[in-house]
Amino acid sequence: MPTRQILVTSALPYANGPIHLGHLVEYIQTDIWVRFQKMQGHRVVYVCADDTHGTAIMLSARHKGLSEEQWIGQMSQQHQADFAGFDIRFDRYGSTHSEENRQLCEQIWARALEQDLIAARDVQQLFDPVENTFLADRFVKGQCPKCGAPDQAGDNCDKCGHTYAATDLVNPVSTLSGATPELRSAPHFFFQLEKCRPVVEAWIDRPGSLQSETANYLKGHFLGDALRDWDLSRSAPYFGFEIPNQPGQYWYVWFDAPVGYIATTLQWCREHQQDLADWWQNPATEIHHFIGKDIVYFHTLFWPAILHTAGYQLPTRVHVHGFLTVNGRKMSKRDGTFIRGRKYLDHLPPAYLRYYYATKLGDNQDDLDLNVSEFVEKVNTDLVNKVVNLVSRSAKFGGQTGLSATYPADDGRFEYAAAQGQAIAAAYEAGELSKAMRLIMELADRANQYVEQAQPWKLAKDPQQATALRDTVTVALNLYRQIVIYLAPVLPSLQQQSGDLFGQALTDWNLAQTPLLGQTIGTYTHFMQRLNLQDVEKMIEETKLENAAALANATPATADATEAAPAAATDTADALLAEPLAEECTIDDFVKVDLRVARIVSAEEVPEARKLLKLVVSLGGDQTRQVFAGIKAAYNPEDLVGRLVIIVANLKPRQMKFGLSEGMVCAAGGGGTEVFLLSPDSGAVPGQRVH
RNA sequence: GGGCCGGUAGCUCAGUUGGUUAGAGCAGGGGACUCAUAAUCCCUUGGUCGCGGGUUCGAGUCCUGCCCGGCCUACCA
Repeated sequence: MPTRQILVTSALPYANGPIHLGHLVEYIQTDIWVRFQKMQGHRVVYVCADDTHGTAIMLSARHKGLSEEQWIGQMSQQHQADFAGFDIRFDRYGSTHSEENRQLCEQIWARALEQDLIAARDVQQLFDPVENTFLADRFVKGQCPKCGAPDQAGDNCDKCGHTYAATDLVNPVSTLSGATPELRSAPHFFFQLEKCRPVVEAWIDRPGSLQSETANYLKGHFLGDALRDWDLSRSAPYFGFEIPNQPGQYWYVWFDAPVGYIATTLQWCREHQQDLADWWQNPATEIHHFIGKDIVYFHTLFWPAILHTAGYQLPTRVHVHGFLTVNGRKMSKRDGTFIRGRKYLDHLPPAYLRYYYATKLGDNQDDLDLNVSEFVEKVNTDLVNKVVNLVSRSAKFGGQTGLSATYPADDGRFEYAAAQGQAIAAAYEAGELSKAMRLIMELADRANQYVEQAQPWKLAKDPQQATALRDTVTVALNLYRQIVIYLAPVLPSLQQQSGDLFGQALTDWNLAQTPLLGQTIGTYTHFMQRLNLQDVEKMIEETKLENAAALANATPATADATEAAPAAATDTADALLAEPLAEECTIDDFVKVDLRVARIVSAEEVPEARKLLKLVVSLGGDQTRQVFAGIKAAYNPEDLVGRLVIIVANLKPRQMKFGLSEGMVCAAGGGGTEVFLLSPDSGAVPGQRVH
């Protein structure tokens, strides 16, 4: 097979949080594919980088009392240490906050301008006269223009769901200064994607670019209508690159993030005296992106359009994977299943996770479930009992006898496994890792059968049989060696250990075609330990405790060393930052809202509604109200009956799809499962007003 | 409400362009062995292929309706 030139990327992790087991699905999947391709002898460059721009990074840095550069510097170090811990080996790991990236963004921007793909439109935007800056939606609060709910963000109302422009807010307030914003016009820049439709459509239709479900998704959701312009600019304050000649205007993070793929390749090229054009403007170079299904939109519509505009090659294939679930459920802080990579590494070897993911991954976007007991079982059964057992049961004899000078008769077993190398390689190539693992385990079964039948332990007892023993060991160890070679993309640690034992680096796929002969065998010590369910449970339990502590806003006693600069033992500012204080109001304003103690007399699910419970609350006497509350994800109906809550009793009734809602139940929290009902101290009775 | 994907043995999944009695691994049951990390090997129980129609000589595989799950999107909070 001719040598291919392949550029591979994983999605850039956002420099605002640690790597967790969900991220690692992608990096492990990509790393396996890359290692496989390298073992084939192809020229492969695997790049990744931290995605460092955007409002969230700015806020985090501010919260930590650091500059953005300091903050993203810390995160980058953590990320790289975690990736290294999982044996994920990038050829270059960069940052979108690099000079190379800025220059490439400028070049690409210039090309887009030349081709008349950028539309400048003045957008009416709120301006903070105190801070002297335009306000992004998230820095404005005000009353919803539709339902009048206070404290709503600049893009949509979380009370009635109405979407609007920030300029539509009633009584808007800047959350930066508290000032009343002025309406000013600001220039915004839009990428006119529709003009690139032919290129994008052709690319999507080309067999190989995408998995069919991705192509279907794009056709169903976007290609049916005119492709909308994409707002590529953001006004200050924004952590990112300022647009040339447009002071105060920055590129939206999703513009410069994928350019980071190219910028990081450029850094690699400079480091290795290579030509960037050979990798990004060479039709013979394959470009493979590995991403999660959440960012398909950016990588399959805008990105090809931008690449085409800038004169770069379009991706050969975008490999989309699904999300990680743990024990069948979404990862959750409450369940302790939001496990950081570092936490995993504190407890368990990376090889186990790499292998487990491999057994679960195919070329599809299905979600992948990390089932803890299955994880333990697969690792023990497949890796320890089958694969490592082979070397474990043969190496002692092998150390005594060495390997025979010619390969003994083995009923065609070595030949069979050598031939299977093709099918296994095809599975790796296609991203069908689970299939590859199945095929390899079949070889391990066959090899164990051989040992069983050859009975080396009996031969070892008879000095007359020394040659037969050596031959048997030669077969067993060579069958093992083939398996290790095939597993090497997944288990580089085993590849290394076994290579040392054999005195031969097992870095080339084709080594599996030829037996190793006449070699002495090193001393074997266990390559892998069996895994206990308790070890995994302990990791989850620790995570749960830490998360619970974090959720309670106390600094956990077991605070993790990798967690950057934990605050003092006080509540964090996260909640306030997420939802800044509303405009000052008077006591007269407050008394307009009649808050009452109420008892929940019945609670039932609204089957058709995703978030709602239907509550009937009593205000005492025969006064009851029907209230719909968006707390389905956080509370079981049966747990609510009888409890006292605080309701807004004089809220104008609202006709909802499922019935009339005659009030509102007070709760704190960010929504979803993070909802915390207010309840009065004991002694309060239904009907009492809250003053 | 619309879209995409999935629903095959207790669990995780294979089932190639429709073709004979539907497969694997693990788990379960029985036996053998003792070199090996209570590992290995042999035998074995177990499935109305989500449900109903249809096309066909023949359907897990194609068409259609419905049910269930995941995700996306809209709406509703």
